[in-house]
Amino acid sequence: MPRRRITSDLEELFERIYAVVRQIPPGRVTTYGAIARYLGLMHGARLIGIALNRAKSEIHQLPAHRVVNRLGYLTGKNHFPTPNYMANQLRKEGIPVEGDRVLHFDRYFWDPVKEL
DNA sequence: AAATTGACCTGTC
DNA sequence: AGACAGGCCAATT
Repeated sequence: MPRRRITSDLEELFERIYAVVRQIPPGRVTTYGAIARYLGLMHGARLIGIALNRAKSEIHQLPAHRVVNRLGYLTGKNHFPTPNYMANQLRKEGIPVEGDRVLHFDRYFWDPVKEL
């Protein structure tokens, strides 16, 4: 079981995360797990959340609203300026959101592993 | 300073 | 097929 740890150069890892997030095309979404896999962190999905959480207090302007969990739920909505911000942004890009969930998630899913 | 929490996911039972 | 356990690790308490 290749369990890879990247305890050193964490900042660099964050940068790589941000780089991926920045490349998510408008109108598409991806997941924490997909990003983690793409970076070789098989069980590191949580770390992505940590990185994004950090990013919001930095100057990084990231389309963080395009990152949802693997079921298409907007689990991060509470960390935005307002609880509706995330859903609003997505709708603005043409992604249907009902409640806390992206409809037809598989249709909008953008997987960095395949697409990058 | 130790323990808990959390923007999560994938095995295994 | 549904529940559980284990892994990741920074931030917060």
